[in-house]
Amino acid sequence: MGRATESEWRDADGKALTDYPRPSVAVDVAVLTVQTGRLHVLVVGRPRGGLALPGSFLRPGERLADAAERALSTKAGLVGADFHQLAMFDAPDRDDRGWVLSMAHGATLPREQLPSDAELVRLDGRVASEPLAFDHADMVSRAVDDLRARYARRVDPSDLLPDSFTVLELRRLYETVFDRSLPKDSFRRLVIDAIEPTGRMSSSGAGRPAELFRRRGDDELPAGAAGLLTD
Amino acid sequence: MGRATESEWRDADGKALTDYPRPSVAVDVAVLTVQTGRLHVLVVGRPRGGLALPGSFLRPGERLADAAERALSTKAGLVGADFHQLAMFDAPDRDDRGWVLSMAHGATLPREQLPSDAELVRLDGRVASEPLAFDHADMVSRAVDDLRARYARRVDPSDLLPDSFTVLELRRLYETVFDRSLPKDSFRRLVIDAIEPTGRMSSSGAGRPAELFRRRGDDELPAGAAGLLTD
DNA sequence: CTAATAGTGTCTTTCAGACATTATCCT
DNA sequence: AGGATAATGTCTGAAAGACACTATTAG
Repeated sequence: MGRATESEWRDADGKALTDYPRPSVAVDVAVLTVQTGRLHVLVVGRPRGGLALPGSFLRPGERLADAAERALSTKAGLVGADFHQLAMFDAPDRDDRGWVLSMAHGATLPREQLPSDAELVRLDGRVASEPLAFDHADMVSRAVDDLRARYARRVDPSDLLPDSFTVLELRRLYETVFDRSLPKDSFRRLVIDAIEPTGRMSSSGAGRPAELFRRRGDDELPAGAAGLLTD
Repeated sequence: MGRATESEWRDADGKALTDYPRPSVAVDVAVLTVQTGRLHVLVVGRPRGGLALPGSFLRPGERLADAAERALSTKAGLVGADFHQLAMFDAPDRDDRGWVLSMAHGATLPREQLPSDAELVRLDGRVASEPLAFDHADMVSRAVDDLRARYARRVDPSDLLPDSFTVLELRRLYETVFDRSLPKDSFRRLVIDAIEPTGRMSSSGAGRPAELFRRRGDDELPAGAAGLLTD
């Protein structure tokens, strides 16, 4: 809806549409991270027990992404995540406090940027390994779908890896995100043109040192990458 | 947000969160169709001139998809479209009547199911060829993205073609949706295993009659299809 | 017959996938 | 040297893309 004349404010009965009761609008955020080679989602304990995604009500004039950021900083001390809208959950009875719509958001952060005492729930594939309150489990699955779609298009767009990384580290990350093993050489050929050598070498333990690469912000993965990854 | 204790209804100042002013929530719908080999979007004229997507305010207890359907039946006499959430447009100043969030939806219908006097705006690629009110042009582009993503996964999931169709008709449809020409033989090989022969033949004018196929609801296109189509 | 369109066979190139080989570190 | 891991080269099979060829209709 854009701007409109007064007439558009009234329905067929002449009732002003803004006189109808309005819903409360909330945001919930599924913060995904990688720990010990598995995807995890950040949750918060609920007062009466049980687990839920961090969330908040939208305040007057606030944007959804700002409410999501505020929810994360208030409930988990996090800043600097980038949020992606997933879907609006709108079942009228989803919240017994009344009519509350919730915009689900996905965000992704490396484990180090989460508080060390953050409560994490492991994911098996795209589903949480523990029950979450209400429709939050669906939100988590949607967040994984979104994460995979973004990682199929670009190389580590959410900076889960540090600035420089080896191809092996990148492949392990992708195996975690897509929950499948990826062939070493095909994967290298897939990504090699979308990353940039730093010239430096990794000084990990034994064996030949691996070359360190950095992301190349602009470059997209080839269009057929989705096939390789999601096959 | 799920159910919560009373404490979660109050913010740090003890103010009840439901006492905050709430936004109006609207839905807008980008109905896409194919006419003369081009994508078009259904628009409605605005009282003071200009074009906009059909939309409506959300009524108490109503679901977003129901509001979208109501908007379409009221403003364009349409029923039976399936709606897909695209994104919530939430700029606080996007509507000068006040604080109005709008959930953009995409829908797709064959031209025959639209009123013959429906106002259609042609698309050039993913952008409308005429200016639309406010953020509605962005909504249209998102609708095209969504349409392409769905058509890359399944064969004509929105039933733009009739129950039975030839491979040529299907290819012309895909060329329209993806706005690029597709090789005749590669396209046939891509889709042939995801459609079902009816045994009947098309009796179009000259030349060898083409076999008629039908959709096979369950079957997905191969994962690499996105590469072929969006290359 | 010719014109027109549908459908298939074939060749080349590309690339995934598997495997082997070489390269470069460590102890 | 020997072990370990990185990186690359090679082969095969599958599939895209281009092209030509065959098949089947109308007139």
